[in-house]
Amino acid sequence: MIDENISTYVVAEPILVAVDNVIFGFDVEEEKLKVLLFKRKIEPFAGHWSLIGSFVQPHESAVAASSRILTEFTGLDDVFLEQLHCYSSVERDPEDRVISIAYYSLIQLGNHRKELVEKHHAGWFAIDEIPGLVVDHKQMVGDALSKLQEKARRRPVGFNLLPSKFTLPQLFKLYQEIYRQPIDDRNFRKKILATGLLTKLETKDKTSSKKGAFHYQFNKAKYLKFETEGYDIVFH
Amino acid sequence: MIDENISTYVVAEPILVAVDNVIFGFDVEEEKLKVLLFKRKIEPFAGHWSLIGSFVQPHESAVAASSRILTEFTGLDDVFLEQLHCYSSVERDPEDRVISIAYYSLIQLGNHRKELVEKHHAGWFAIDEIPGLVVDHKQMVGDALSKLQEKARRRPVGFNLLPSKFTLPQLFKLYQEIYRQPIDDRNFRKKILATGLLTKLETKDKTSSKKGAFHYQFNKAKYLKFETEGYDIVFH
DNA sequence: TTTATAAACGTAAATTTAACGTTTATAAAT
DNA sequence: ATTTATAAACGTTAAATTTACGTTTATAAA
Repeated sequence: MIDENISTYVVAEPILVAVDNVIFGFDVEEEKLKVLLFKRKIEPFAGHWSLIGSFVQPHESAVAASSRILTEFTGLDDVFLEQLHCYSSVERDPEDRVISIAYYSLIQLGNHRKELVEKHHAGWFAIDEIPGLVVDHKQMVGDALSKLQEKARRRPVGFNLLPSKFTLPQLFKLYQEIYRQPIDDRNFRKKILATGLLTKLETKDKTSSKKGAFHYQFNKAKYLKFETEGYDIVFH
Repeated sequence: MIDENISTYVVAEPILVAVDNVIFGFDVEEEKLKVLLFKRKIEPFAGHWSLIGSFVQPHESAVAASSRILTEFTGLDDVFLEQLHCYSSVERDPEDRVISIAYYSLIQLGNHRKELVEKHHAGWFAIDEIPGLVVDHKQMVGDALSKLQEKARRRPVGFNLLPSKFTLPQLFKLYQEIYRQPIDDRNFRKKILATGLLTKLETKDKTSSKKGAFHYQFNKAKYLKFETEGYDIVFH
């Protein structure tokens, strides 16, 4: 099959298409942003750390493939999942020509099925302790973090990384981890409360202080209403 | 070939991979942001308007493919070209399974080779007068405009759409076209000059007023220096 | 009763944004 | 020669936001 719309000689030769998933989780105890990685069992790169990926199936969209492996490794569905970038350099895979469509996702660490992670020889790595990764996966992690930072600046995506009930100090530490820089806690508190998207609860979390920190919930319905109205928030 | 890293049965079946290009140009006379489209000569969708695309070749990256057809249709290289999104829904092409990696590019309309556009039965369409397009290409144009708006808010990409010497009224009208809303001209002028990225020339453009408007040039070297220093601009 | 500490609350200066009005240069009309 | 029309260029001020801090509170443990 030749594409006659193009004057230079062009062929339509199928290429292997994979997805890779940068799965972010926030460890509330350690106050660390982490990424799920797994140790490859098969060649190429058996024994090396890698993002979680799969080939896109003939009757499957890329996002469906990404979602499929996310569920397989975490037991979760209905998760924040967004396309990152398509990586297509010719030399990226030493064996075959494979392009990879990378996705990033935000999950609640407490909700995922840890036995699935173990079963797949996978593990969570703090964002500043990522080991060497196969091919361009390190690049993907870096790009995903940049994209997450950009996204978090304008959209309340942080809540996808926290349990449904969380405290302001937890939210604050999460944003510091995402932006990878210190934030003024008083200004952060004011700004995040000013959005009107948080519902304060009566209960407190006393695990990290004597005084205890009030629980909050993210008001997703209110946010969705704002979003349809073209509401413009800047979080940082 | 079966991917044993994944427990469910997964095959590695190659897929046709295309690129499609949303090529933006700014018509200084008409003060309109335009997109380059062409009328398909071959099936599927012969006779329908389409973005300019091609299959990714076996030894070619996606960005190289995008750049190749951009050059073929405009005669330009060394152009602003950025990945937009990879579209991969199963039903998007009625004949084969084809995924498409979309790119968007910004060119100087005055510099391109118009005879190439004619030769390919292509033409420039104002952003608000785009005809019906094949498959998901209308979606791509919309997504590209959103991305351009986002990009233009934080990076001085508008200059890629103007001749090297331009006037402030031209720049102002370009940004109004990109954002698709009226902007206060006095605030715009102040903000854009405050970046320090514009060099005022002695000469004037008298085509659109008696008084004439001073020519300016974009100081790219200064911008690149700023960018490496993590300089943060907001244009709108 | 005191102490230590995370959590919560508060304030004021500096900066930025938004919304306007005014002056200037010049060709064309009178 | 003078007036007129008009795009281009310049200027001002109030409101809103951001930044950079200091202070108070609740509570368990000493």
